[in-house]
Amino acid sequence: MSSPPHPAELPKNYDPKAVEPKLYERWDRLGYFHEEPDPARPPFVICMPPPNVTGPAHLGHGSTYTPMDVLTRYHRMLGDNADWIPGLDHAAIATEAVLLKSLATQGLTREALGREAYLERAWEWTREYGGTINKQFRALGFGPDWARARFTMDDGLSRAVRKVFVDLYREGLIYRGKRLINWDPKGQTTVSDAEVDHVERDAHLWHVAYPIVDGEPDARIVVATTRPETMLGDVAIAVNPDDERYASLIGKRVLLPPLLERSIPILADAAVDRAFGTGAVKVTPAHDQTDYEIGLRHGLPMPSIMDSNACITGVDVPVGAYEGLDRYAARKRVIEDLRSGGLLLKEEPYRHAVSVSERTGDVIEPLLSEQWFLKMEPLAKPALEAYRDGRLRFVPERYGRTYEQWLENIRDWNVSRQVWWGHQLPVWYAPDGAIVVAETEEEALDIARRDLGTTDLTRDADTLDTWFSSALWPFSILGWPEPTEELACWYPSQVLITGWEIIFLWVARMVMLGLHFTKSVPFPTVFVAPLVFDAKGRKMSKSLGNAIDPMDLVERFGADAFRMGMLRQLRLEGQEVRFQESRCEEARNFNTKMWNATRYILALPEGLPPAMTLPRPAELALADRWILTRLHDTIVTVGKQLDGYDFGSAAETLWKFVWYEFCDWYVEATKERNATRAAVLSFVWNAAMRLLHPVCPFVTEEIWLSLPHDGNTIMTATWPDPLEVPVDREAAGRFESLRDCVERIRALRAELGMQPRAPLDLEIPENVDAEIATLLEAYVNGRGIRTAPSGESLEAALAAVVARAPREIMLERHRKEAVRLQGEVERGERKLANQQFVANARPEVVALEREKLQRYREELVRTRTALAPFESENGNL
RNA sequence: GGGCGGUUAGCUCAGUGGGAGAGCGCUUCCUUGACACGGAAGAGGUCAUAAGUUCAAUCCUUAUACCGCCCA
Repeated sequence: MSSPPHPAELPKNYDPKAVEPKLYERWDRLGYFHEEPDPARPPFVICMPPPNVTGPAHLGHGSTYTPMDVLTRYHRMLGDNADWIPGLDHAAIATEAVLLKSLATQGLTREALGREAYLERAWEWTREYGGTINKQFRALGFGPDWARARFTMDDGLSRAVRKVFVDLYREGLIYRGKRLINWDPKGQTTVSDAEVDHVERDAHLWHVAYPIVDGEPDARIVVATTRPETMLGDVAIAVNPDDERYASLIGKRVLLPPLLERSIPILADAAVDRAFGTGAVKVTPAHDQTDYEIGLRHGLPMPSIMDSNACITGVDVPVGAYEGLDRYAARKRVIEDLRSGGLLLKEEPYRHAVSVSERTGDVIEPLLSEQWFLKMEPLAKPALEAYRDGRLRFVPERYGRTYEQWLENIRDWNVSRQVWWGHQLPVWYAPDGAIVVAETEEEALDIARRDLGTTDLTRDADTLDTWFSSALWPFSILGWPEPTEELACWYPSQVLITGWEIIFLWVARMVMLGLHFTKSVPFPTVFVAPLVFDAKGRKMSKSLGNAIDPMDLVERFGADAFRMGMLRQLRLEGQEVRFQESRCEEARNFNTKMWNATRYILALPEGLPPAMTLPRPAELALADRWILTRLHDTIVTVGKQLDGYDFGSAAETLWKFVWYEFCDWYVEATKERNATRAAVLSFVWNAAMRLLHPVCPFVTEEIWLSLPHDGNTIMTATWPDPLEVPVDREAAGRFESLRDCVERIRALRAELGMQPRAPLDLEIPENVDAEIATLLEAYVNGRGIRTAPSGESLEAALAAVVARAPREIMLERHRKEAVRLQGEVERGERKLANQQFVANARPEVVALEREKLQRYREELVRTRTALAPFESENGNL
């Protein structure tokens, strides 16, 4: 390495912009992010949740990806076989929406282009505009093993997808069927149950009269509905079998408004809620989930009355003049017609949950459609067992129950999508409709020739749900189904880090398919990071205008500051972070603080010894012993916190050590003559940089390289070993007593309104040792005047230190102190006089209380002794 | 409707069955040879409400209120 820069060359403020890109480029070029499988070392592998190929980095990446980078860097320094494997997700629906939009500006549609040309454009577009997020990740300091980056549509991963589909089909777990599915009219595709949000919306409840056939002239049954437009597809009226109001009507028929051309039966079904509306509901099996189930139970016909654009269509049943109307226009028309026909009895405001597509925000239309499904129960069972027997655990634990509940109530997964950008189903149809499922076209043709006697096959146009390929991610990126070395060494990975919003969409599915195809959970631990909201607790969104761009924060404060600012806001049990930008600003200040401490160390006139050399223990000064003891404890604490995924606490521990202990107290102590300071400053600072490196990779590298060091980069430096740091608890205790004394004197100083530069006369008892007296003088800019010994302990002697000050102030101060101590003594006496306390409390608590009382009594005596002369003199005034 | 979190200083949040904490913000003082992106000192809280358990409750239990989230 080049020789460290001369301190005078270092600017006062640390400039991340000048440092970060330079260091990242070097790390990347020298291959520090890359790792090969090595069975001789413990593995530490994290599979990066693949971000959407077309999406930008957002703050949510900060809360989940920063912990991954921290852990990977930490384990690399521990010497583990650490690798963080990155990648991108093709995000079918989202990407296709963007693609179609861009085509539309050229007046094109995918159908006009044809599938092949469309996909070619899609790939082109993806290569050109996709993956900018990877550049942003670099700017954030994230260091995954870029050489191993995968894309869900890569050849290898696509092969895995086809194999899984074919195997599941042959096992009977994937099937084709006509079911009621969630149709997203805007996206023109089905979506799975997990991709449907339920949003509370203001709507109306309309009460509609259905005339009874062959009854009294005015006989009718009234039903309440929020969707009158679907009446055209009604096949029955249902009431609860226990509802006496309607008992006599069961079995009768009603005329279906508004056309009044068809009659439908009134039937009884236990699913009907008597308390809802009038207690009678219309049954539209082709357009409502509950109705669909009623339809199945009663063997009802299921006519569809809506097409894929959510427009009314009369393909199955006559729909009169409503043909072609959009669902909302149809609703309006139906209501008008009901009203004019005297069949609309009531319209009331009603708030209810509407199903909305997570992808496009459009209101979901339940439609009957032929789709491909994955049977979930046989897959969910082992996934539940893995959780229940502890092979899979969640941090925080409570998310395990969320996982459990979902798997217990799981429904079959509709895996086909009508988008073109994605993995096309490996499914072919013969002219007679026979299905051929095969991994390749050649294989499909072979099968068709052999079993069907034809080679006239048409491939299914649909693609697979993006989450289907994501579900294979932890093993497909390692080369599965090939038996690769990566798979042998690195599967299962050590931990999955993600947000709770995709526990169903992604985590549970990875566990199910992982167990099914590899017989192993893909990761033993799922760390669920909090989601990021704005400072008022609102979701960040473009439309609200409250979204914070992480790249903007990097621009203003640097990547290290962004990471530290984010991590310090994470709470182990938290489910959300109300993000405060000010935390990044503070962290920027923190980096500058460290930078300046470094300038001080590098400018020491005596120079620094070689890396990691400490004086012999006997030579260490009191402050040295204290800071080394604190360093030892910090290493232990931070290690535990990182091992427990408590990133917020780890960041906080490091922050306190660096700023409040090292900079505020130790560095100040070294400004007194201290023969060992250079070695200790260098030793502690070097170790501190290594502890902080996973959190703030750039500034720590820059500082570490400027200090005496071994090796080429802090990235592969070893994690500090607490056993290599000498501990002296007794000395540390003495230093802390000194610190208390300094704080007391400083408070007095401030009260005296003294200029910091004005020297303060201190009376220091003879039994305060010279080293401590010197430090005391330095910390408060005092002049020590030795007085008679006081008390037996150092604590007592330091308590007797007084600053010479006007007697009014000393009088006031001592009086206030005496009152406070009196209160403490009384509190202790009261407590110990309570027989029940003494009898019932744990003995150590009682002993502690006695000890405290004793101490307060002593202090009170001392204070009164000190007070006496002031009082008498005051009295003489 | 079922489930899960939360309510502590102006703000964002730690915390513990036995003396209420941090950062920011605020007030005062200080440009002292690492650092004003800094240093020192300070003000500021009935720990949501009620009952219970306990010698002792901000902490445990129950109920209530309000806020947020997930599922149906």
